[in-house]
Amino acid sequence: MAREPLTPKGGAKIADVARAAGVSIMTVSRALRGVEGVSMAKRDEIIALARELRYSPSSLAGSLAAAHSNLIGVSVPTLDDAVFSEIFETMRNAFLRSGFQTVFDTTDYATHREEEWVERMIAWRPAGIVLSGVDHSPRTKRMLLRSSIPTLEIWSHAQNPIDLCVGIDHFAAGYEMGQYLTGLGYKRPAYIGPRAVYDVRAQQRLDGLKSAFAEMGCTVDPCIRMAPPLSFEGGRLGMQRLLEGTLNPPDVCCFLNDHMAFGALMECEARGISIPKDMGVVGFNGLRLNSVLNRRITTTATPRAQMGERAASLLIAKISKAATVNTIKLPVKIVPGETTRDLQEEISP
Amino acid sequence: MAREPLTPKGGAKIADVARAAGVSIMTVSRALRGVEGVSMAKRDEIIALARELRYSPSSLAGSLAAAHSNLIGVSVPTLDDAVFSEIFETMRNAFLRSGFQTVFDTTDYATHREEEWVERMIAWRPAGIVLSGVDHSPRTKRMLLRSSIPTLEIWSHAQNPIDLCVGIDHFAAGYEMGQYLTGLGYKRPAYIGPRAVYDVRAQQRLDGLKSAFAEMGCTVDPCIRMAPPLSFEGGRLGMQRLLEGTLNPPDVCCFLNDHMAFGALMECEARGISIPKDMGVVGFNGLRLNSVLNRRITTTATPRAQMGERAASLLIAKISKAATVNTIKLPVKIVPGETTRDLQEEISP
DNA sequence: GGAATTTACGTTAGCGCTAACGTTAGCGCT
DNA sequence: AGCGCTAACGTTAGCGCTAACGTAAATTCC
Repeated sequence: MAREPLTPKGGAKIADVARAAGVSIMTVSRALRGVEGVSMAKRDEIIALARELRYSPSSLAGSLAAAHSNLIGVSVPTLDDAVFSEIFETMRNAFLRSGFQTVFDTTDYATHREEEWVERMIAWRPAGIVLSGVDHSPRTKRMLLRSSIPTLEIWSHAQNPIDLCVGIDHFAAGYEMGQYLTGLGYKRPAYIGPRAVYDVRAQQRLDGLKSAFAEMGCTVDPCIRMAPPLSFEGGRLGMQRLLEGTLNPPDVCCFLNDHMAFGALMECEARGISIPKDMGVVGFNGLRLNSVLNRRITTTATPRAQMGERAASLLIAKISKAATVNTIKLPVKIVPGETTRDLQEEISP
Repeated sequence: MAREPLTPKGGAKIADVARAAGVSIMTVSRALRGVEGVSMAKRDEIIALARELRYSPSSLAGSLAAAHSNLIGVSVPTLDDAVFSEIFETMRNAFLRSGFQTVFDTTDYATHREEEWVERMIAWRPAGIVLSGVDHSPRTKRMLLRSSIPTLEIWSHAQNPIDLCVGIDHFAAGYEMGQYLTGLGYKRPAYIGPRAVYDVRAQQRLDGLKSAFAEMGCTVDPCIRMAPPLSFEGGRLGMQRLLEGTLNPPDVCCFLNDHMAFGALMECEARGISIPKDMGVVGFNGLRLNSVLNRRITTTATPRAQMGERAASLLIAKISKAATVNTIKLPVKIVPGETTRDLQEEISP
């Protein structure tokens, strides 16, 4: 391949600006970066000249020479789930405000994809890296640790994170919901969600749920494990399977998320099963969808925006070597809905 | 700031691998990149050695020296809308298969944010750039044009794109829906969507819709313009405004998207308004949500996955200077639902 | 069997920029 | 005048890597 200069159409380099301004390239570099050591007059002149010459700085060369970049890599399992798009959006804004550029990818819950992404990302020498969840391949952890790049795990709370961690305690969230449901008198819970290996956080919540029910001598059964995509259709399909697989349906059914719970509601509606009279339905996350339903799903609200905000602050603090803590655990909140018993009694006179 | 080497913890450089292997750095470079000119035996030896030394190549240095990077920048207005997350996901996968790394950002439908992003992106000298929609600031266009970076506009079909374009004809989509609705006998349509400046594509669809109705002597009125977020709640709120603002409700109401239409359905249900008997409800996009509803929304299905796939192929072709066309227009499909008249007659005997 | 290739390397010269450390002029102070 | 000090520059030496062009040996070809 012919070697053409990297700057498009042989565009202006810093040296061209320097020549035009009659100063050294260092003065131009300082002026354009806003670094002190240039008189105001010269600075403005250089900036105007650079614009005139349509000079576009090369982040490639700049980062290489400066030995650091302003990139922050963020990986999330999927964008399908509104949870991650909300967290991501908050973080991205926070990073931008601090002058960092976010580079982003999805991993489809596959640790090997995450591993490949981390490897590619490290090659760009980012200022920081954000991973979702706390289940990563050993090699991912090793690479990150050795790289000495500030790393933050978000969404789950980890006891011993790679570096930093901001998240919720999924076991506790499941446990709290379990207590709430047993408090309402439910005794035969079912669960519809993903396979354990697929989504470790979901499994932790299920474990918490089981634990709470176990204290009342109840087991969560059946636990139906679905293949992705775990959204509306998955919930509807799961409910179909549940109802067709048993003569003795549960008194409450918990789902991976609100979307699945909604799909299940539709299936129940079609079959003439009355919610919550015949069965309770419980989601997770407290998504937007819920706020427009005429019969709201009982769910657990997760502090997604707050999580993104806190995570960004913490990572930035670490990058500037000012971090005071390593982990932040955020609380979740049970949101009573109209798909479990209690409120039903209140609203039907 | 002290100047530490960029490679983390003074990690191995290509020279270290070369020294260990007893070859020149060029041989290492060739071996690791899979470029020919290295014997199989030596290649394997070098790769093993690099792994042993935990050598991590610097994309910064590599791209700078090679005068091109494997980055592709993608910007979408929002991730809130499943439309864009689907398109993005397909493209990302396609790019990855061809060895490109996707860098991504959201612009919140703000052209100035897009402009800033393009400027930052160009500084990284990416192999290609993907923008959503065809409404960009003059400066954005100028920068892109001058940069000579292959640029692709996705989602809308443009008559004269900056460079490449893959999308649907939004005016035609609106027009087709208009014809479909007039064919069903609707005469007093309303519309609930965003402000025109906010989302140009939506405005084009509305124009198409108006045009079709105009042919039958009907006007689309009222047109209710909402502020974001234009999702479930927006639809519900819009329907509230519509119903409270008139004594003579429309016979059919079209929405920006399926989510809004769904929110409106909930509002109607709460008010005892029967859909489609009292009013038709029409969405746009054919999202997943629709497939689980017991009464499906009439909508227009957009070929999102196909769009992402075709867009990626076209951009890659252009990058390797093998592009044969500049624009691809994809068809949309009206999806009859149960929220407009026709099917209702079929299903109720 | 000797010239013409081909294969497998090595050497050289940067890519475009910045950290670190000069250098110079100007200023206040004694 | 002579000293220290600072603001405003310039010079030097890379950052870590690759394109392009060597060069020597192995192979091919008529």
